[in-house]
Amino acid sequence: MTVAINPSDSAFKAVCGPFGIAEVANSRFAHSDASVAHYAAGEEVAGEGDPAENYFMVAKGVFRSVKVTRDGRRQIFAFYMPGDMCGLEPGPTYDLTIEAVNAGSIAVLSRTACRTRMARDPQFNAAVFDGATRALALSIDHMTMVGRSSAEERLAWFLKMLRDRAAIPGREPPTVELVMQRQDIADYLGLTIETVSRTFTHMKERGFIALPTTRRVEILNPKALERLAAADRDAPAWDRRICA
Amino acid sequence: MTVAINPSDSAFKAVCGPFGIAEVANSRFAHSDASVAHYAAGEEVAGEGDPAENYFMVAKGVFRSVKVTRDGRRQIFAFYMPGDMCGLEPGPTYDLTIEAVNAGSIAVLSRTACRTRMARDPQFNAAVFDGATRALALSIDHMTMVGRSSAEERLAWFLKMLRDRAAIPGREPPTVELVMQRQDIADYLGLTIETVSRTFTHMKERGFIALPTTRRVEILNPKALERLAAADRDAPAWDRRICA
DNA sequence: CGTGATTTTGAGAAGTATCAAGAGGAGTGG
DNA sequence: CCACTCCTCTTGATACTTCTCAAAATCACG
Repeated sequence: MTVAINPSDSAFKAVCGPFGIAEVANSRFAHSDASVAHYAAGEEVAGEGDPAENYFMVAKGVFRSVKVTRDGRRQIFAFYMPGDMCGLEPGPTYDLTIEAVNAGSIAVLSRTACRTRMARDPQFNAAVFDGATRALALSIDHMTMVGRSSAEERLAWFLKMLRDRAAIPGREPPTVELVMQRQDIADYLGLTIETVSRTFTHMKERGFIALPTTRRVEILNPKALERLAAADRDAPAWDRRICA
Repeated sequence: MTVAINPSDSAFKAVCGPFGIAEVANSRFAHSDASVAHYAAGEEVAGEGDPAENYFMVAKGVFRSVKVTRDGRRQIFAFYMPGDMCGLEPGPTYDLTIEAVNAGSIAVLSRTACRTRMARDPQFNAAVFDGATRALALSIDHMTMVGRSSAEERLAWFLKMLRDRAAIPGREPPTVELVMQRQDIADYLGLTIETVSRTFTHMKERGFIALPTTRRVEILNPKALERLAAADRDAPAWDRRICA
């Protein structure tokens, strides 16, 4: 379901997220160029192989980009939170399927309109370009992690990312909501669901975290988690400042 | 070592690579905006943490982007061949170290000049933007592979990529030169050097490949290799057509 | 309060890493 | 041209992590 964009819309305002892409959202689009679409959990925004007609920017909720292979292996490439851009495929079709993890809404930016606009508006262009290169930076970290870390390090890294980007505000101990299910976490980290589960248990036993519910994690020992997560990394890409 | 760019230079012409980024290279730059630098094997083009002042485009040879972690783990993010762009970091500093794998040369494009130019020249902008999104597409495949495949599948995927992008022309059976050493392959595929070596041996024993020298691979059974490489994938990103 | 989906736990198998040693190649100097 | 050395690559034995298969426990929801 799609509605025309309206600059006073709260969903639209959420687009002006924490990542300096405000320019994109603040721009006034012609009605045909941009709109906001709402999705229920699990719904598909764009499918792998579909003609890549639009770029997207998350307004509300969490989205994921997925690649499912012929033999059923599944890799989640990224979780997108408000302010994040996705669908920046170079080819004529999407490389990834984009789906809603939970109920949310996403700004749909017509690709051709974006291109035209990028050609005319340097600010806008820089913002979209930063979206693309930022995705690249995230993917660098993601890959280093997937390629070189133990299960525990991967999960610690994941929890740290969630805490930095989406901690429930004003909570002590710091708490994050796991919007996605275990299978999603596993497919994001390149592990099996059983290993993810076991690793959660192990962290709980060691007193690093508490799991009041399966979908809620309290970070009891942030330093320990950080040490694990940073074992092979320094400043993570999601909080490195963007510059032009 | 750096020399001013010259459109009749053969190294410069090589930049107009097979990937539709010709526009970038064909553009006439002011002397201060672009130049070509030559590097010996192993030399560093840009270091992780250095101020990100330039974009690069490979003119000749092979380059690699590397991330080495505190505790010595090493991940190679990409190998860049003539026509490929690198250094597209969003932040104020490079996230990756860029090094020459063998002797080669690379076009250095001043970042600020690029930005200015991108603002004025839509063609140029589209080309650079495609460079960034194309890198993203490659990284999607790379990650799916690293996260979800066996050692044999990874190596098959790697060999297929080399064959598609850099096979020695007019050879039967199709032959590729391994410019990089085993450690580089291991760090690219997220494996250890021993596993890479064993997997080469195993493929040799099965008659899929021959290794006339350690650095040269003859692909005796392309179909078998392809089946392995494609076990979890379809058209690989490096030959998906780019469109605007 | 069932019923199906998700998550956890368990036992065993498989694949890759690790540690250690040996073989092969390239370059240097006698 | 050969011997020596260094470096890369290969091979071997073993250990460890993670995966796989199976079942039990928990959760979500009508």
